Amino acid sequence: MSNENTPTIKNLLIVESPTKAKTIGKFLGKDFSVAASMGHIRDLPKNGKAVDIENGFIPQYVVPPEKTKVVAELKKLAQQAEKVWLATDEDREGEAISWHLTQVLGLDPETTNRIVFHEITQAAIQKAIAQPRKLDMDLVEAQQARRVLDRLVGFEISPLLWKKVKAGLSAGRVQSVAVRLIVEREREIMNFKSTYQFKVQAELFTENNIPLKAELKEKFNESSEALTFLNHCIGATYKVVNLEVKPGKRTPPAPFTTSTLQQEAARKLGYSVAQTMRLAQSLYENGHITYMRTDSVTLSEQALDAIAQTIKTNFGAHYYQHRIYKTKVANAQEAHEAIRPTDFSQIQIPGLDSAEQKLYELIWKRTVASQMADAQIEKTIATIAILPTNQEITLPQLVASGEVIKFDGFLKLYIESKDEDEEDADSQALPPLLINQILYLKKMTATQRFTKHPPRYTEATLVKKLEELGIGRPSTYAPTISTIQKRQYVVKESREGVKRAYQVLTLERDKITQEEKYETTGTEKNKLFPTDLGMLVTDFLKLYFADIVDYSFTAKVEEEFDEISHGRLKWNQMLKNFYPPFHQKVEETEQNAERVAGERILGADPKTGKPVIARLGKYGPLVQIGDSEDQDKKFASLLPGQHLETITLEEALALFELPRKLGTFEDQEIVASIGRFGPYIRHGDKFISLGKELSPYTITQEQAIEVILAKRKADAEKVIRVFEGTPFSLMKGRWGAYLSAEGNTIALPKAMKQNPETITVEDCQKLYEEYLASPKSKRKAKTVNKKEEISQSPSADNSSSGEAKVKKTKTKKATNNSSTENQEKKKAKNAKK
DNA sequence: CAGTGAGCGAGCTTCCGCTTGACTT
Repeated sequence: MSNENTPTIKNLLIVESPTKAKTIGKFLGKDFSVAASMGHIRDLPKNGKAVDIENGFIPQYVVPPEKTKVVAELKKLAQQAEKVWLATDEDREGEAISWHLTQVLGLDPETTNRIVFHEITQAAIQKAIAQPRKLDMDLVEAQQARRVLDRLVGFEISPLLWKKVKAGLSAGRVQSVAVRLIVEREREIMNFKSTYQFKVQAELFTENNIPLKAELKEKFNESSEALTFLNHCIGATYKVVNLEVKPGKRTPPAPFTTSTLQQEAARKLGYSVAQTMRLAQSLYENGHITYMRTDSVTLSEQALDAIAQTIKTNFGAHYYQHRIYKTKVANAQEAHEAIRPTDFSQIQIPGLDSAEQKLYELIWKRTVASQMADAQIEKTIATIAILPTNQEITLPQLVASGEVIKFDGFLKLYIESKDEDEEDADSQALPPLLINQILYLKKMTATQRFTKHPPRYTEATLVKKLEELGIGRPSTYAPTISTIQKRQYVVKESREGVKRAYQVLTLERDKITQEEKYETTGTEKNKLFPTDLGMLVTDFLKLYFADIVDYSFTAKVEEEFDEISHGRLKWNQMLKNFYPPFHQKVEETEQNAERVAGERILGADPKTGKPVIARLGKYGPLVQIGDSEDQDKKFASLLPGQHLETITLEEALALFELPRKLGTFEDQEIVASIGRFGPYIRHGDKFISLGKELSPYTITQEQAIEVILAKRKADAEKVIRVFEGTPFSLMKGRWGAYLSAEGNTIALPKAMKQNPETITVEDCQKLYEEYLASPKSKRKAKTVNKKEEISQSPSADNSSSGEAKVKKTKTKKATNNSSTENQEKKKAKNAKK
């Protein structure tokens, strides 16, 4: 019924991404109109009854409000079109999007053309259009099973957590396993016992004074053994007894997928996972790279040709080697290409900011290197005998290994970085050596080396692990990491290490010296730490839903989704098998599980004899002295790095030693404590936040004075101008100039912000008056109101805190009674059942 | 900003996967 004026469209082709639509539009002529669905267009309703469980798990779908506009647009286009082509991604989700499109646009799923391509090139698209197929309903149903399963799991377990742990929490097939990985790694670290060995290194040189380093094959457990060994080495002769030369090669890594890009950008550029994705999105939208959410390592023919050309012109033909990469990732769907530049002609792109440019360069190098020749390496291992003056003694041998790159190949362009758990042997170039050659000792050291605990996850190594387990998809890695932090299961933090002494024994010029050196150990930068909440929720889920948080749960259900997509299993049959036992467990847990607070009794307070208890409070982990019945119980929050399950009685008691008085400075007292916003020191009426380096429990008066002076200096540096004889000074802030008066900070109008030099005292006076009258000083008004309320209360004596306390104890009494009542009621309930 | 942590109880929270803007600060 289209209006005669509206031009009809011959062909409407629908893809998921608008950027893709634009590119494809250029490839196809005027006969084609290309539109984007912007991802899924329908979903289960956000709340309410989304799945009819009793009648075969039939899902109800709605167009979410943020999609109504796109859907309306597509409807309009579809009505005008003679023919519609569904060209969403070729994977489970893409097939489902196409099916939803048929439903919303009123198309016949039996006859509508469905086409797929894995690369956005003219040839690939024309080929796809020549070979349309029908919708694959088995694949659509596999997606539906995935969707419904995730909803059932997430929306049945999450409310249990609200009830048994804390409101607003969440659980799910992906996020709960991600948290579990971090929690279990932390427990490994807690249980890790560091041991040490003495490692011997020798610095030798040849007759011609060329130095080389060698290591002793054997390590010693105690310093006494190392000392004995070094003693035997005094005056010894060093002789090359064996030489082994082995050729080797290194091959380039595959082109980037989402996961490997995130990892490498974190290692080489220090980007967070979210940051990498933001930058890549921008590069993609501006046409510089292919799609950035992919699990495929494949390159298009066209890209391969361009890369070959690039290598041959820039490095020469002997640097080129054609390679085809295959994915090693479980559940890879490979709907797109690998992440690669769209144009290889330049590595610098004008108009990019420096962060984008760096990421682009990384992608460019990795992609080109993936088609370059192997690096040829020659590895030399020299065995060096130590011949002591006392010939009756035999000593272990030294080994010097060296590496020479004979042909650099892809290494000319790209070297992959390593994670901290992967050992990187330091390679040296060895001088030419001969068997029986004598070497001379400069120095030999035996150094005490401690074993390291397994590394904590970074965002990027967590993504790597999830991918290995087949959990999550390229489009969800970044959001998952953000969710588990938003729920406060996990925090991303840097923590200072501690100093540790280690022994070094040195033999030099026939003399042995022994010294103690210091190293910093345990320094962590941007690592994922579990919170107590994350640990308690993980323990809860492991106890009641072991199968769901099992590392192989996703892999198992993926096998069944595969069965569905091959037509060997009905989608709702799968759910019929899964759901009843799962739901039963949910109900049982709701009935039987205790509330989780992670409560531990640490012992008795030596001063009062009251019990000291650690548990999770409303605002986080705490310790309390005195049980719940105690009306004078005291509370203290745990410090960062402390955990409910490991805190000791001594540590807990130390938390109550606040606020600490640190004496006076310039006639005003200094106090250290912890407030709502973290640790601070107060000097007179001036508060200064303490950084992570200083703890209010250990800070000394001297350190506190340093902090005060440093703060004063920093404040002084911020001053642009002081109006003598007035309370006003102009300050330099993060966002420009601002006005400071009697402890108030006052924003400046834009014009003044830009030229603070022109401001007069009168301006200041006016601004300050406006400030005091404006609703911005509401906060002050609020505190005033509170005070008023208190003073108006009937038994008004002047001590407001005393009044508050009386009120508190009253309500406490009442609630204690009611809570015991409630408990009794509950018991009765359970008994009935 | 800087000394909370209980509990009453309405109405709310929550999953995974596919996509971008349209909004402040």
